[in-house]
Amino acid sequence: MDFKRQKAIYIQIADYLLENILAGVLTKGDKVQSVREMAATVQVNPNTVVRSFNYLQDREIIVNQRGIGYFVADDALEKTQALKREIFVQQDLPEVFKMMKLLNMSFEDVQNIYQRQANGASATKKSPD
Amino acid sequence: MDFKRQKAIYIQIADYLLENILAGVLTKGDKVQSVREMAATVQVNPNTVVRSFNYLQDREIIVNQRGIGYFVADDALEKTQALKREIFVQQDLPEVFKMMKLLNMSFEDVQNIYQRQANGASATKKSPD
Amino acid sequence: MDFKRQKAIYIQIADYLLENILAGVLTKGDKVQSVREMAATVQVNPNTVVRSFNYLQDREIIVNQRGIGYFVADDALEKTQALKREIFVQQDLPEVFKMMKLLNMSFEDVQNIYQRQANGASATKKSPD
Amino acid sequence: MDFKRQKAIYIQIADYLLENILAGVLTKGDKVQSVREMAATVQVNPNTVVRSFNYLQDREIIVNQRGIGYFVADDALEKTQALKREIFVQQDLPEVFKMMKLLNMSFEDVQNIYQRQANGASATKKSPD
DNA sequence: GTGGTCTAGACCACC
DNA sequence: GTGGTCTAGACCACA
Repeated sequence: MDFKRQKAIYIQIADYLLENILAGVLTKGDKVQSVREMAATVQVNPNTVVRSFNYLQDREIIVNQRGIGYFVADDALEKTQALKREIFVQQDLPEVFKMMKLLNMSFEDVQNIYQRQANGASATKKSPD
Repeated sequence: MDFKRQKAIYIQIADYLLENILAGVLTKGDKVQSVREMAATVQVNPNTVVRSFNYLQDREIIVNQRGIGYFVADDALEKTQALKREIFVQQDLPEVFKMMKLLNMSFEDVQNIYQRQANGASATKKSPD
Repeated sequence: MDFKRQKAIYIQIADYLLENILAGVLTKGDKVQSVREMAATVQVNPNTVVRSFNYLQDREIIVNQRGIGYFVADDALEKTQALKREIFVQQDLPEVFKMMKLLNMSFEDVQNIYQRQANGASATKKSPD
Repeated sequence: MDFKRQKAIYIQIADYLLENILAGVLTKGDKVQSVREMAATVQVNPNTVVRSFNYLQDREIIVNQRGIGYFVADDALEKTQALKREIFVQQDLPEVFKMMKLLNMSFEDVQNIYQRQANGASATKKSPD
């Protein structure tokens, strides 16, 4: 797992788990990796993982069973969808629409970019003209 | 001007100017508000405004005429478009596509949200050519 | 039996037994549930129950008859009352008085809350002699 | 400031601030001690103070002005009262009522204890009979 | 084994 | 100056 410099690592770890929940990889009741395991997996200090887990526990996405570990909460999927969708629709999309307007781009343009990026996920470009 | 907690204030001020350039409100040769004026306008420490201006000057969007003030550079519009478009296409849009997939949203859904948000704000246009 | 997150589970189990002693449900000489039974009843690891019993045995509330099980000690009621009363008067009540003051609540307010909570649960009594 | 062993220090620091808010010592808009100041004052590691402040910020009791410090939120008093009152009425008081019943104590008894503790806050006892 | 907390010290971005 | 983050290492309570 490689981290971006701009975002806090503990947030990126939390987001990684949230994405796994959204994608159905983690479902309710599943045990989450232990703090030490996760720390070893992603190569960070255990304290940083603790912080991620606290972050998710505060939001009731995961729950702690004392002495045993963390587990995905029953309504984690719903909570996560609500959380992410809220941010996406209320914050991210308005920004996008604004940029589209400022850059004079249409939905068609955006869809074309999507097509281009979908093909050759690793390749950077594909000349359409 | 109300600032978002997540982004540095000096970046938000710079973005505000960049958007004005993209929108044609500020065009080449225009004088930019003085540091003190701007600081008073947006209610921040003048040092923060200085930082914004340095940021834009580094990218040659604005230029300093010593003792007079900052002015919008001749090719500011082109530079700004290139800068913003790069970030938008290479960083922002991929994130958006990813979120759409995770949230099971189609382009159609996004367009509907756009329509809904357009009512209530200023009307917008999109022309692909 | 549902456990609170804030208190150690083994303490909560011990408290449960102590309350039964105070309420007269368990009296001197009574046999206490076996570790395995208790563990099955309250859905915890047997080790946790062992810990509860050790806790009570240390305080001479219950005694172990090897190979047979645990039994309520002869002076369990007195010991329990002394123990609980000490904690209640010296630690719990001062906290309560402090909170009442900070929240601007009078004894009358508290009694009203008591009345309200009494309806809906089991009826209680209070006799000062 | 002397800390109790049972509760996490960062919680005790947070509670200390909450009590000051309830008591009117800290009111909306007041600047909170900086992390480093507070750490020096209460003799703990700055990280521990950071944790306290995060805890309070999550609950919107204090707000951060970037690069300047933390300030008491506008509705801090209301939030704090709601928070503390909820816990007191829903969790603490029921426990108290339960203990009173188990220990056969009346409200009159409790009020007597209050009187005794009120006189001679430092002295431990005052023989009433 | 599990997580929870605390310390010490460092580096960074921001105002 | 401010807070935010991360690391390293330690100790503890709990199951």
